[in-house]
Order: sequence, then C-alpha cells, then structure tokens
Amino acid sequence: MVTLKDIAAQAGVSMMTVSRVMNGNSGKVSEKTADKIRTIAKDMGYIPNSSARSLAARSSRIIAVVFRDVPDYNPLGDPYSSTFLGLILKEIQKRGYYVMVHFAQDFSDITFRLRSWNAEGAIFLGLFDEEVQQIQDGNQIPLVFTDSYSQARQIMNVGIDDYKGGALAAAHFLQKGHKNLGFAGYFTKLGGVVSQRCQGFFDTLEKNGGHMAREHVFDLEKITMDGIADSLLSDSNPPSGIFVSSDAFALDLYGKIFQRGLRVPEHLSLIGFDDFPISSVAPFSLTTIHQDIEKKASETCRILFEHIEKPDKPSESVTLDVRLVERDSVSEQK
Amino acid sequence: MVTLKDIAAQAGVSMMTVSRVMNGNSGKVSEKTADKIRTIAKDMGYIPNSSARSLAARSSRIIAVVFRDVPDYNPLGDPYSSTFLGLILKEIQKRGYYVMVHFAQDFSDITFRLRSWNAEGAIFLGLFDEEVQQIQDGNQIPLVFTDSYSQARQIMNVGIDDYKGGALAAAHFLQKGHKNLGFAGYFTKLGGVVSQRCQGFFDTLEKNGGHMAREHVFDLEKITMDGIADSLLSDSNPPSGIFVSSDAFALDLYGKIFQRGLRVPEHLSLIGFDDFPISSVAPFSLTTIHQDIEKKASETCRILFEHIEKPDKPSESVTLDVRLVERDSVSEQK
DNA sequence: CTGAAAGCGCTTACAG
DNA sequence: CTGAAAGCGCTTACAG
Repeated sequence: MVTLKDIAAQAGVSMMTVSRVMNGNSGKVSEKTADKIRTIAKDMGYIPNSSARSLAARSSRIIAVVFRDVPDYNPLGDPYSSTFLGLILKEIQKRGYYVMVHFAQDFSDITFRLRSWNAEGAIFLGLFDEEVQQIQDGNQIPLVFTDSYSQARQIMNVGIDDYKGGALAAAHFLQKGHKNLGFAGYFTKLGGVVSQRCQGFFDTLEKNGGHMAREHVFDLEKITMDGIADSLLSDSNPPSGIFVSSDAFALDLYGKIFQRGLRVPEHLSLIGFDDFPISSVAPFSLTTIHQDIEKKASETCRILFEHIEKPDKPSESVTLDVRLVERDSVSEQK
Repeated sequence: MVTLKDIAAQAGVSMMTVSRVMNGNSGKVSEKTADKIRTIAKDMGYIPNSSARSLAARSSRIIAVVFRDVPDYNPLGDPYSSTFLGLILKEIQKRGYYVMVHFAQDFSDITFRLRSWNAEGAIFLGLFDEEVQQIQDGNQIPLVFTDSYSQARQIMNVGIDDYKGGALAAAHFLQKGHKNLGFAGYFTKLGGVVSQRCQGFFDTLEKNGGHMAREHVFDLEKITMDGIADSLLSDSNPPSGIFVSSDAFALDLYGKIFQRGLRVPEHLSLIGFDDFPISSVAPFSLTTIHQDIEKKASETCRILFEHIEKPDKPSESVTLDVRLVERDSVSEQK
C-alpha cells in the first residue's frame, strides 16, 4: 500500500507538501514541486486512505441514506424508492461524496450508524415521523427527510403537495360526471402522505357535490386488493371511480377487477398517483397524479449540500407541485 | 464525543480492557469488570469510531456494491437491479457489515473506490465482463460478480442458466404449435446474458422444426419498441410469437402492439424473462421464465462472506436453475 | 512556499 | 486477566 510517506520519500519533500498537493491546495505549493509529486503519486498508484482522512480531518465525505427497516419487506422493491435512491446516488457521487445505505430500525440504530461512520449528512426515506425530533436532537449534521409530515421544528423536508394531488383527482372525477367515489391506500399512519391524499380527495368531493362513503375508504393494511375487488362486486351501491394512493397499487387493483370480469374504465374508473413509466403502458393507460421525482431528488441533494457547506444556514423545506395527467382510465359519466 | 479513553477513565481501567469488552472478547476480562464497563459505555452513549477501527485493524466491515455507471441511465430504475440490491443489503446488514453503493465508470474508478475505503468485499451488478480480470488482479479481496459470462480464471460469479431459459421458451412455443418466432432484447454485448438467452432459444427452435428469421431478432440498442411494433405490422410473414429478454421489455412491447390494435395472445404471443410481480398482474398475465432472485441474493452473500472469513478458499461460482411459468400470453396454434 | 510535531480513536503485539 | 507502547495514514495548527 502506497502512503503519503512513500511519495514524500520519493519526491524528497515532507508528507505535508504531498498532502497539500493531493488535496488540491497546490496554490500553496510551487507548481514545479506539485507536478513532480502528482507524477510520482500516479506512477506509484497512490490511493488515499479515506479512513485515515476521516479520522484526522473529522470529515468523512459519507452521506447516509436511511430507509426504515421493516421485517419481510424489501424497501427497494418499491419502484418509487429505488428510482429515487438511484437519482440521489448519482447526484451525491457527482459531488465527490460516498453513499452508505442503511436499513435502520429506530432512533438508536440510526444514531449509531450515522455517528459510527461520522456521516456528514443524511437523507431519510420512509416513515420516521415520530422519531424526527429525536433523530435531529441526537445528530448535529444536516438531515433531510422526504415526504414527512412531522411537525418537528427545524425539520428539513422535501415533499410534494399530497393534499392537492387528492384534490386534483377529485376535481377530475367530478368533471367527468362521477359522484360516488372511493379511495384505496396503505395508511401507514395518520397524517402521512396517504391520509393527506385521501383528505384532499375527500374535502374536494364534499365541497363540490360528490361523496365518498366511509366503507369505500379502503385501508390496505386491513384489506387485501382481492378483498377490495370482491367487496366492489357485492356492493349494492359501488363507487364508479376509485382514487388509489400509488400507480403500483392502482395497477394491482386494475388486475384484480379485470380477473373478475370488470373493465377499466367501463365498469370502474381509476386514478393513480406517481406517474411511473409502467402506468402509461397500454392497456393500462392510467390517469394519474404526476410528481416530479427528479426534481425531488435534486432538491433533496441541493438542500443537503448547502447545509453541509454552511452549517449555520437556516433550515429549509420544499414542497413540489403536482399535476394530473389525463389518460384513459376515467370514463365519461352522464 | 465519547471515546474508549473516556470510558477507561470512568471505569478506572486501561483503554485495552475497554476495547476488549467492546469487541466482545470479554472472555479474557473478568465478568465483573466487563459488566461495569458495559454499563458505563451505555450510560455515556459510547459509539465506536469506525474510521479509527478501520485504520488500526485494517478491517472496515464495508462491502462495496458496484453498478456500472452509464450516463443518463438510472441503474436502480430497473426493477431487477433494485430488488436485488435491497435483498443483498438486508443480508449484508444482518451480518453486521455496512454497504457502500458505487456507480463506477471503469477499472481505475472501481479500484479507487474499493481501496480508498478498504472494502472487505465487493459485489458487482451489471456489465464488467471485459474488465473482470483487471479488477481481480488489482483487488485482493473477495469479489463476487453476478450474471457475468467472463472467462476470467478464478472469477466468482452467481448467475442463472440463461441458455436453458431460452431453450424452455422455445420448447413452449413449439409445443403450442408456433413455428415462426422472434426475439427482442438489449444486446449489451456478445456472449452476455441476452445473447445466451437468444442462443438457447434459437438452437432449440432449429433442432425441433421451428425457425427464427434474422430480421426477427430485434436488438433494442438499434431499434425502439415502437420500431419493432411497426415492423411487425408491415411484415409480410410476421412471427406468431416473440421471446423477450425481460418482463419489463415484454410489457413494453405488449403495450406498443396493443396501441396498434393487436392483442396478446390472439395476434401475437409473448414470453418474458424474470417473473416479476407486475408480469402476473391481469390483463398481462405473462408467460415467462422464472428466476429465483432471492436465492441469487443469498448465494451471492454466502459466497462473499465465506471468502471473507476464509480468504484461501478456492473460488466458487453458482448457476441457478430457471423454469417456465405458464400464464396466458401464448396462444394455442393449430 | 515548506516542514516538524502532535494527535485523531482505535488495535496489534508484546509483556507481565 | 490487564496494561504500556507503538503505530495505522492522514490532517491540524503552528512555526519559519
């Protein structure tokens, strides 16, 4: 293993001079010496030891990306999460930082992982709402959450206007003549993204002459997709349209009702959420709420790195807009 | 920040004793002292410094997961890669190791990333075939490749029987009475997984009375899915069935021909590859070649860690079996 | 523009 | 069962 010391010996200078050149502070080193050192380093195949650097400089260049670890669940099986991870990974690397990915259980697990590696910043995906305050108090590095509705002071969050997404879906259904609607989603917690989407949907319906019966709000934590499809079939007054909390779930529901002989949008209209590539593939052609995942990723990284560079910057959150993309999964009702 | 030294001072022992207890070598420390130290460490909120540990012990507990970095392409946008990453991440964490994810350009980039962090092992996803030998020569740690067809000596690889997958697809088409077939896939390189699948398909057809015209082997690097769908429409002797190199592509093709008024399997039969959840969702119900991604992930980790524990173990590769899952995307021809 | 000294927080290797 | 010494490869902070 080639070290600074080896190069220094070869070049006939001190370790410090080599260190300066390797770190690009060559303004303080004569160009001639710097060139010589760079050549030697290259010839010898020098690779800096990040652990040593991290220990001495207290700067690791590591960004932690933290997912909520749920037993028997693959956080990266969800296309939204994995696409987002890929986008931020690229961005973080581009800035010369390294990414450690953690599936973390709880506050103390998170803190251990961040501190043990001296992470310079962290991005959180998934539900950490209850622990946000604790996580922030225990870790004095820039922390950016995504899609959180935590009320913690000073939280930095990048999210979208979930409530508006629901409202747009409702408005679209109403405009197409639908009055009796339903909602399906995985209500991981009250006040999270799913309940925001549902609330925006519900409020807009109520205000504009539509309605959604209590029994048509399906919580996927309590009922399976098959269960929903079955209940729709035996319903004496079934909704003519359902707003589903993600494209993935909407596609799943699409399949379940298809199997039972019902067609979209002839028998049931559907609106999804996310606007993932698969949702536009025929025969689905799903009308959905579009969110800009690339913008979300770039904003997340922007905020993170701005705060790494200027730790005193006041905390910042951003809420991205959403829009409805009309395709063919909502029928025209008379 | 609490260090070993702080705890040692509190406990009235030396750093070494604390170090031993913290590393679980308490067999060599009296149980009484060990207990006392553990209590103090917990009270003070001690978190070991991984950089210092890595530097002193030359053991980082870091596993590098390396993807091929392609401009304007999100390696995690592909459901296969992201699911696999999630699976190995879980497994690696379970073993007490940490994961750094790298999007790497080439040999020197890879070597830099592995060595700089003193990774104890690495898993490669994506195409590194040409550089496998170089990567292995330059990095004396256990390296496990996936889906590689590199001929490098001593390579450790976990893959599936791609050739057989193609053969199974061909046999199924033939059994259903199809004679004139086609293939679509992204031929990233000659001799890679896609050409193996194609070759197995082709060979089996030829030997059993089927055939595949040269112009019905579609390389997605040269033609778009829309292009394929168009060419099928204007074809005077179109294939009655197409074997597609992945479910994702098969679904895409399904959509394109659907838009043009053709139906699966009435007008065109389709067989995919992977058996991803979405492919079983109605109305797709795609007949496909199943591969066991969970087994692939667990075998990859098993081999990696066995070689981390016993560096002298001879290199090992595994090839997993595949099977055809019949659903509804292949018609019965008379 | 350059360098000698001290130290980051831990472990190895030895001694008792 | 326990500890003092040296060192991992780098940077900080100072001196010149």
